[in-house]
Amino acid sequence: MLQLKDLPDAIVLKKFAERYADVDSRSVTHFLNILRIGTELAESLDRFLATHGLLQGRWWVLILLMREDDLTSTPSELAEKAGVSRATMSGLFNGLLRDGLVDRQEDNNDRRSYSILLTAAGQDKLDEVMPDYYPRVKKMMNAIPEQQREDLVNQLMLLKEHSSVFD
Amino acid sequence: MLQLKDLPDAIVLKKFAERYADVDSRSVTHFLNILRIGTELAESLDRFLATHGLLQGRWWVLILLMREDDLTSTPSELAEKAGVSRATMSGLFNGLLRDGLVDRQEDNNDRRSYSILLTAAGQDKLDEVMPDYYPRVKKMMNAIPEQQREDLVNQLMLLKEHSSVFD
DNA sequence: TGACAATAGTTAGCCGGCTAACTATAATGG
DNA sequence: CCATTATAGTTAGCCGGCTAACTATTGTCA
Repeated sequence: MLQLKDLPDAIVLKKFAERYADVDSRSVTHFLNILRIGTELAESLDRFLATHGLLQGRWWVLILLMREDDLTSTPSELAEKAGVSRATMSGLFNGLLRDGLVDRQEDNNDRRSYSILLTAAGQDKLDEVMPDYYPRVKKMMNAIPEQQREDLVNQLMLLKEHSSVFD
Repeated sequence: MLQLKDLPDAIVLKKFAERYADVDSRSVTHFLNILRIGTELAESLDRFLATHGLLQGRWWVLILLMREDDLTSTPSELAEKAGVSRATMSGLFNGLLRDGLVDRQEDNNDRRSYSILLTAAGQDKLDEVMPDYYPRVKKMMNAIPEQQREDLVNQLMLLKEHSSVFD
């Protein structure tokens, strides 16, 4: 996430380079551009989901449930797969339950636990969103030829592996 | 951005392709990977800033102030440049003011307004963080040769231009 | 078996986004 | 000159992240 709109230009970077050693203008510019563009792509997706009355968090929960053969999973499992804390998943579940997109099924073997089930309404919501989503992704990604896309992702992976420099 | 950890594999995508037409596995995979890696790079930066007791929002405010010759700007200007609402900037300002990193100067010509000033303590904080930040960025970006980095950013720009498919 | 540890989920409280509605002040123009 | 409009900033309330502390239940093992 990079909200910053006013990315540093050559003049600003030169000014900072006067005070701080080791300012490599190009690497800073490239880094910030990558973060900024990633943010903008994600914002486009968010706006798209919003037109269907969804936000990313809830949408992914529905998708994770649809992946399951019995359309069912537990809060803990969903939290891990969705990459959020169990506390956050509690909140997401309550919202989806209120909207009737998921339901709650008690676990008779473990009374601490329960299952979250994708309802027919939840499936309907996905059947509304997904056929709209996939063609758009395809269209956007087709802006770049297949092989170059592969290279692009591989180079981003390489950067990610080096992001340990921030540790 | 994209919190999802459990990205769809070929099996999942095949399953979804049975229900929905137009699922292009590779484009979906590439798209999600780009968002996911962007998120992880941003998280690395956040963790780094956290070791210096900062978060992105506040850090960028300090940097935007340091860019100004008089180390001064208004809440509205900062909000626009930082890419947040004026309401959010109110909150960021209050936090920074509490920590003594910025100060408030009334505007004698316009009593609705005031200026935010980077204090010596704020400058000290930047003098602590930036000499630690720049070399790390340089090191990370050096994972990819200059020319390929240029291409990488250009292709991301191309994707961004096509993100209007989500409108 | 009974104490302790581990696990599942929730709650409380913080943070930083947002919009909408508000106060105060300034600018405009009939 | 005064009414209207525009602008600057704050507040309130919502959202969805987080951690830490909590309840309830289950599992372990001496």
